[in-house]
Amino acid sequence: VAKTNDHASNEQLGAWRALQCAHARLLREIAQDLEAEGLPPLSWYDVLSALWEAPERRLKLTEIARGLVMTPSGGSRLVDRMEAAGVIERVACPGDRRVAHVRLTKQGEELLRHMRPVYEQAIAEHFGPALGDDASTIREAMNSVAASAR
Amino acid sequence: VAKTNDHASNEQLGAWRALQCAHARLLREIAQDLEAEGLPPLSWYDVLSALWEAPERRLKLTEIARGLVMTPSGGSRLVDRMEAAGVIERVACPGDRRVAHVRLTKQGEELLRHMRPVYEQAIAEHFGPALGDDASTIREAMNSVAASAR
DNA sequence: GAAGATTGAGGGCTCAATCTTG
DNA sequence: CAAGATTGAGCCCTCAATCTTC
Repeated sequence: VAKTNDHASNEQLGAWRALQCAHARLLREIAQDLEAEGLPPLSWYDVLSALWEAPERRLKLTEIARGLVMTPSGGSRLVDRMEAAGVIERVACPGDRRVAHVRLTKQGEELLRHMRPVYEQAIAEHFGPALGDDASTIREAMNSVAASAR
Repeated sequence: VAKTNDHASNEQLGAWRALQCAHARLLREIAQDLEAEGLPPLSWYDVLSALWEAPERRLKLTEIARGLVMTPSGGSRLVDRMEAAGVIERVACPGDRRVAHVRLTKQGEELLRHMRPVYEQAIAEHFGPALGDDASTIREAMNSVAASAR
């Protein structure tokens, strides 16, 4: 099918609009559920979780920023706040003194353990039912979008 | 299947993470494409577009805010800026003097005509290819998520 | 008193410029 | 000079309080 891509179909436009709305609402639900438990915002969970899955429980600052689709400066501010709270810490990178490594602290692991069930429960409650059997289809399509970005 | 929903499956979690990433990247692409053409941000397009599709080309302020999944105060600020630019205007609501109607101006229609092709081209380029044949599946699932929000 | 809208205060992100290290 | 990180300025949104109208 040699279809020209010079304008989006109505189905594509509708899918994007629906995605925008679903994302915004879901973000709000999760934020409310976390706050109701007296826990930090979602962005903190994303950082803690990324560090937990990383080798040595540490990541470069730019890797964190990229993972959250933020600019380096945004990542720096976020890490500032989390470090001030004692849940992560900046450590020197052996071999290249330009890069700042970020490492999970004991307190950070503890916080992650508190946040995880609330986070997962929120997903299960607000996202899961609407997905039905299409979860893997959605995941693959979204990964494809993310990968195709410049 | 009497499955308890007390925690999310890995597929659900993966789908949410992928959605987060895809949304953030897409938002950035569209924003860049608009800015490269010297056009206002995406939120302006969403407002103009919603007004265009509305009867009489007018909407209540709260309806605009809800459509963009914003708080009333956020909507008020956004409308402030757009009104200052002359693309929309607040008009009195006949019958209830509490509500502020927002109406598209001639300049607003003109701006919408300039933004639409750039917007649609961005969707077609950055979103369409990754969707493939699943556009309608995505759209329905996302609408379901949006509808199920409290 | 409740609903719609607005305003002040504050949080969190981006852009551009800067500093340091490679 | 390029790359990683940080900082100052500014934008945009939210929360809480307030005002008006029903």
